[in-house]
Amino acid sequence: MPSRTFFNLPEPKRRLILDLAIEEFAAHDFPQASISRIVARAGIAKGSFYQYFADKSDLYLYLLQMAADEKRIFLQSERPPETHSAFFDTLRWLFRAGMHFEFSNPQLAQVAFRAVYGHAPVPAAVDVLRGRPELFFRPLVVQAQADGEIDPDIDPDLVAFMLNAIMTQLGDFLLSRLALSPDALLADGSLPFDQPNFWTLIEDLLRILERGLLPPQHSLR
Amino acid sequence: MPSRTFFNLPEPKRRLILDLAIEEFAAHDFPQASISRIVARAGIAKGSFYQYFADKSDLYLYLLQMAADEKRIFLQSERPPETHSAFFDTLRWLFRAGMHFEFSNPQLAQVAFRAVYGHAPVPAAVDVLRGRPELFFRPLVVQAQADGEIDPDIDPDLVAFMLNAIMTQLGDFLLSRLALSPDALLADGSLPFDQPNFWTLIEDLLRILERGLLPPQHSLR
Amino acid sequence: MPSRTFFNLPEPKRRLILDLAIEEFAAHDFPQASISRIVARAGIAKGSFYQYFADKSDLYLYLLQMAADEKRIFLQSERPPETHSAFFDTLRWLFRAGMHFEFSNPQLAQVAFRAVYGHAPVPAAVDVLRGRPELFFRPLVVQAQADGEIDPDIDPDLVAFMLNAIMTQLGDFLLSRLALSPDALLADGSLPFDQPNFWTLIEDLLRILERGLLPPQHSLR
Amino acid sequence: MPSRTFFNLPEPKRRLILDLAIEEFAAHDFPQASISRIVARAGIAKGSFYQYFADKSDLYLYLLQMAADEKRIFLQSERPPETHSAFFDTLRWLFRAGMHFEFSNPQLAQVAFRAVYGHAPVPAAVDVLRGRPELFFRPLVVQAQADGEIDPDIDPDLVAFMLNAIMTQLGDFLLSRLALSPDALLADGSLPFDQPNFWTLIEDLLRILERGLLPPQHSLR
DNA sequence: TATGAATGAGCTTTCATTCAT
DNA sequence: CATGAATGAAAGCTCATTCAT
Repeated sequence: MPSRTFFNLPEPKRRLILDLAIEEFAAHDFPQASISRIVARAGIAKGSFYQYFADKSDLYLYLLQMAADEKRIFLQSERPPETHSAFFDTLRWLFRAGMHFEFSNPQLAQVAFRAVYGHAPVPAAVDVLRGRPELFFRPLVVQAQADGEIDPDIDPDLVAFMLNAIMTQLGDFLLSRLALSPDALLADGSLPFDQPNFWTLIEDLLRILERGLLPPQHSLR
Repeated sequence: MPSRTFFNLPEPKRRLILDLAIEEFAAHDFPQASISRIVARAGIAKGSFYQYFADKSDLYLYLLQMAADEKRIFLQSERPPETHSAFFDTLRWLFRAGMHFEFSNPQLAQVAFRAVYGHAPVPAAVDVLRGRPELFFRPLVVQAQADGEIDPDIDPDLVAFMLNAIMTQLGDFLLSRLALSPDALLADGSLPFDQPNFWTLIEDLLRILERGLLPPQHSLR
Repeated sequence: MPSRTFFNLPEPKRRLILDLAIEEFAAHDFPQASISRIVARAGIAKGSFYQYFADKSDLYLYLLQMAADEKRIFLQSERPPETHSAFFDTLRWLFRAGMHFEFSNPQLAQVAFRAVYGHAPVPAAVDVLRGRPELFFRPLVVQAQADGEIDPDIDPDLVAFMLNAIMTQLGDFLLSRLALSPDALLADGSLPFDQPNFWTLIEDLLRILERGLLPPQHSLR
Repeated sequence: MPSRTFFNLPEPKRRLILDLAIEEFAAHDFPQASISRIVARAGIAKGSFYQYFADKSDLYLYLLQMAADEKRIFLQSERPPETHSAFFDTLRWLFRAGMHFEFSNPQLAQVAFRAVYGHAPVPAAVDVLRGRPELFFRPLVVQAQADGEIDPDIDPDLVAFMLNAIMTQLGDFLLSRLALSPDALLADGSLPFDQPNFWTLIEDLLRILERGLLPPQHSLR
């Protein structure tokens, strides 16, 4: 946890340090990320950094916590009304909220992505953010099976795994599929949500999943 | 490419160096992987290492090449006879061969995984392993759509992405689902293929995908 | 350029580092000069050195700059009044100023000498010290020919070459001729200017050159 | 001294090793010169090298000895008949012989030049080849003064120094003055002696020296 | 006599972290 | 509370030399 000193900092200075730190950890895995580079760009003294944060990990874990908090905010946003299936509507909303998080905070999302896939040597890191599907998706799946929305013969862990694997990499796929570069997004601050195919691709994805997971006797649409 | 000197080494010594190198690059991304650590554990002089390999990249690229070769061997293994769908049979075989590769060589597979997902600074690395789904899966999907095995209205890139996302993380899932630890596998050299649920889970996964991707008028089984 | 940190150092420490660096680069060409040796003798940490200088070249170029500055100071010292020839008076003054520089700073002069004759791999080095006679001596010679002080039939490049060759090695000659050892000079800090023959030898040298270069019809003295 | 083994080598092999060694030491100062590079290019084993030469210095000293021998051969070649002055005719012949040596063996001459100006750390090297003017030129000058060809009031050591300084660097000057690149000379094996100005420049140089050194009452030409 | 694998001290450079001011 | 100088372990890599075969 950052020290009280850090939180007492004037807002712009605190913000600057955080933004540069996010940039650094978005661009490099934990071991490559350089404190020296951050303080140099922020124009603060090396010593000052260590008055704000206990060490490199302290800052890193704080960023991951920020990412988790930010994501939770999106996931707790207003849920649209139900259409025909509690589960798949939830899934649709999860995918949408996830993408909103990822593209509203691409760098922070990238920090989190690295934490999960970089197999960072800071063990606490993964605990903070790893999208452990058995904790998050599994209960939803089990409920959906009870409600007859998902074939009850399927292993719920398998479904949770599939959904997590897809969701984790969905942002990168949409970016490449829509031929958008992350740098361009950062530069002009534009968001990809209005791209013609953006939501269509997500709907297609949902339809595939729905068809695949429905109980056999069902016929979709 | 390693030097002739390296290939002239007595087999146990060569094998020891390679195994330690694989361990090192399985445990750390390229920049963190330490030549010093490898030579210290192998009990050879630093200078000797540089008689075997031109530099760190040389060793790394060689390991990736090994991984690619190893994987290719599994992929060229006997294909089971076709049952009812060229595409999904191919997919089944891909999943099985992929898992065979991954569990027969978990550390080497991990090196390869890092190369693709670790945003490695050695650009040639990715070329060796071509983890890019649009190159590998997409043609298969397009063919399957032409053959009426996959709904032609679905974006083939979307399907390629899904399959890749799932396949990439499948090994980890199976490991955790079957409650096996990677270390245990390494230690006793046992393989998870005989676990009661191993192949069943893969079959379930395939069924979900098949249902989800089939053209609408089809009814599976 | 050294960092601000370096210039903020307490004078004796900064001086010590510079002196040891000069010794090192006076004794070895650029590639042989050892940072490790300098920091060991200076009793500072390796890391500290790299807070003062960006790298080895940074230190080296700084020393060359120091040499060039030092030399310029001597060359801008009071010029004695003209006696009978603008050119040969200039030459006399150049030789004297050159010797003053060389014997006041024998080690620094040696660093510069190496930069010019050591075929140093740092290209910027030579630019700093412009030991190229065609740039320095030639214009003076051309002017002297126009003024009738030097035989206009002589190739000015040939004269510039002669003067440069002689001046470059003059210090060494005077030292050996006066039976002085460089080490002794360094040790007791004495300067050879008061030696009985020092200035006489330079005057003799000038007379030879003057006779040799005058237009034929002239008769010297 | 190289071992008997080396001298028993088949001529072409011995020659190849020597030529490559000369190239290496012509291109790099002693510490930079690389045995590894030589043996690699010669296609011989590292161990073989150390059967021929005791160490790096052994080879180096042998090359310097070769250079000294080669130069001596040129200097002992037929002397042209005397014209008007024993001393200046001798000087003319020395310059010509020196240039013949330098351009017939540019690489070997370059090795020798480095030995003198590179302040090599192998002390024996300098003894072999340093153009110690007081040993070589001084007796000639003293004799010329006795014969009335040189002003007897001039310090003979001063004259010896001048001549040596000029001769040492004369080759480089002629090359640059005639706009010839050393590489081009090596490549096509051509020699610069036929260049229109080559001998003219040497004659001009001699005339300057003669005028400068003649006893005052003399008038040249 | 030829080989070439093995050696290890040495190099420059980086970086998170500490601490006196 | 801010500063920035000092640290030293660790990194990748080079190279002359030795020695068993």
